[in-house]
Amino acid sequence: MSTPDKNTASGAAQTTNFLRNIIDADLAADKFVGRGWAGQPGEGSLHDAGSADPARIRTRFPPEPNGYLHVGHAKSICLNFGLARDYAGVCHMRFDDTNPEKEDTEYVNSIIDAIQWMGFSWDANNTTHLYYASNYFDHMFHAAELLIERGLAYVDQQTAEEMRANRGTLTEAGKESPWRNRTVEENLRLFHEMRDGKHAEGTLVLRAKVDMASPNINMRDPAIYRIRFAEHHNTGNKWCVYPMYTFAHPIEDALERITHSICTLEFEDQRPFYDWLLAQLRDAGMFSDPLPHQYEFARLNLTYVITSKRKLMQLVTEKHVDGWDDPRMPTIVGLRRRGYTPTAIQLFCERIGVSKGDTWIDYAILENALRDDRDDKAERAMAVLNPVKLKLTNWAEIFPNGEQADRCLAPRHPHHEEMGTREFNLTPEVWIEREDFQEVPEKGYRRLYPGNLVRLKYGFIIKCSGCEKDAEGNITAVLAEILPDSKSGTPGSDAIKVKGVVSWVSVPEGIPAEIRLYDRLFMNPQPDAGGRNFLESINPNAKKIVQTWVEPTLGNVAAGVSFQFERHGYFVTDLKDHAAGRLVFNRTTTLKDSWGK
RNA sequence: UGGGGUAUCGCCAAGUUGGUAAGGCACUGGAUUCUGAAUCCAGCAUCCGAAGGUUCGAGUCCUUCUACCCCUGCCA
Repeated sequence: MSTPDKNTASGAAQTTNFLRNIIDADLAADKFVGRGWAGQPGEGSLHDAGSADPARIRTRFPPEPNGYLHVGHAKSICLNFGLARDYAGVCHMRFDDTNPEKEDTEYVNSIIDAIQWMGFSWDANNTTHLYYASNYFDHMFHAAELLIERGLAYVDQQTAEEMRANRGTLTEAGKESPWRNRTVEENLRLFHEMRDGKHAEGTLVLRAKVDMASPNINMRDPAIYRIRFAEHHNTGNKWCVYPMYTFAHPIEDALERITHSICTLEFEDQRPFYDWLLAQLRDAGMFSDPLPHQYEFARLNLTYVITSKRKLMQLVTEKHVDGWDDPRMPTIVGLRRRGYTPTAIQLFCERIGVSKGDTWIDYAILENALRDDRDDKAERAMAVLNPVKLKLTNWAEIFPNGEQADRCLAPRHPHHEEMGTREFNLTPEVWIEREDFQEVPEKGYRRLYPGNLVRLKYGFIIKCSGCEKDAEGNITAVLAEILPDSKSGTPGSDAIKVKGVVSWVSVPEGIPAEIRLYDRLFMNPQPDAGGRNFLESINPNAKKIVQTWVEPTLGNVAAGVSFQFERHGYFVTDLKDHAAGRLVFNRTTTLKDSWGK
């Protein structure tokens, strides 16, 4: 048996991964001992003058505020905040907002909400580690000047097309720009003019001077500053030059004294420039050792799910779904509205692990994480999804005094007595699932069919006697007789063993409810595989709405509360549309079913 | 021969300096069950992309090969 670990959502010992191994080795080598922290982001001298960093490691989650977070980001969030938590470190929340044309405050707020909802915090050691790359623009501009002064950057005035043509190809070296060898003075003058708005967008760009013949295209004098006359969500119109990711990100990490800068695989080729830049700026006196290091892991691929920002945006704008928080969407807000819990999402992230392999995770892992979380915690209730009436034909014989209701007691959770009980009445007519009756039973069927005994959960054992049909032959009611002395909880009620148990809702006492039956949004494991348009993979049955009945104890449930509808699955009251007097439940996921299907 | 990565059970994923394949999910039996759920017990890779080689011994070292992913934005 493994030792329970309170740090994991599963309570199980956690599998290690290559990042943990790296951190273990770094820590064992005392790599960060004596590392200063100024209490806020800053340049090397500031940190060196500060006290020893109380955080053993520093990671960061650096989204660009240009869209909503999705399940793929959840993996990164769990990774970065999880490592910081497990290693007594800190994870910085940082908005990587260096492109004013794409970013917006609306996204900033939604991202903050999503991460806090997931249960993570960037408050530590009396500091709120919430940062914006845009607050570092002065430092970045200064860094660019340092590069220029050291002959490591130049202002290029080639057109974008010329730059592309001279960059070379994957197999051919690039050509050096004719403007590559301007003097430091001219570069400085031009760069300042760029900042001062004296040049039009696209006319000048600042480039790092590295190696146009490098086999790594990212080292062929990457552009690091461009002119953009755009209003920035944070800095307004203060700037008209903005740093590129390539240049900005390493500086952001260094200013924040990040120890482990974790990103996805597609940035692997960028690491040489990351190291080059920081080494240059360290040599120029801007930063000091230990410098941050970049490590890359494989992004999440989830079957039946799409995580491309562009495609998610398309689903919303073309109204294939009802918004970013549609329960069919893999966004954090969508998952939340669907009924996924922070614990379930964290458990999912623990189970999928972290590696550098480009792999696909089964959608079922996500569903099972939710089931494993909710099974132990969600209160039980009964609901009927596809109702047909069941008439208890001998009611009057069982209740000769004319009672029209028989009180039933049910636990809120079968394994947690402390959660209490619920009460409702059995009545002569109840709603049951249409699927719980078969006039001619298929092999192995143990529910209602003529002559079979079944228990009405928390009520009596009944014996099916047949059904009623309309003129077209459709079944309009199922008929059954109550077996005396079989009431749940009474002495001798288990004298007769039955294999089938049927859930039900009283016809007169059931409460009307809208239940939204959600399924996976796409029909193909890889919606856009083989060049297929992902829209063609959309599952038209991913949302089905039924108007039906739920047990009367659910009358005053708040929004956002999840239940297990017994024998059906996990459901949650809708965050937007559920209200007193208008019950709306979303199906999060079904229960496992080793028989039907 | 552009560069950078990855290949371990159906799906993920651990595998210290080479010492004789963790775990999770799935699945299969059995027990249990007033949810065909959950729970419990048991089973589940003589084999680590392929082929050679080194070694007493290789998933771990060497050689060659194969497959797949990423890179030619003044996006991130």
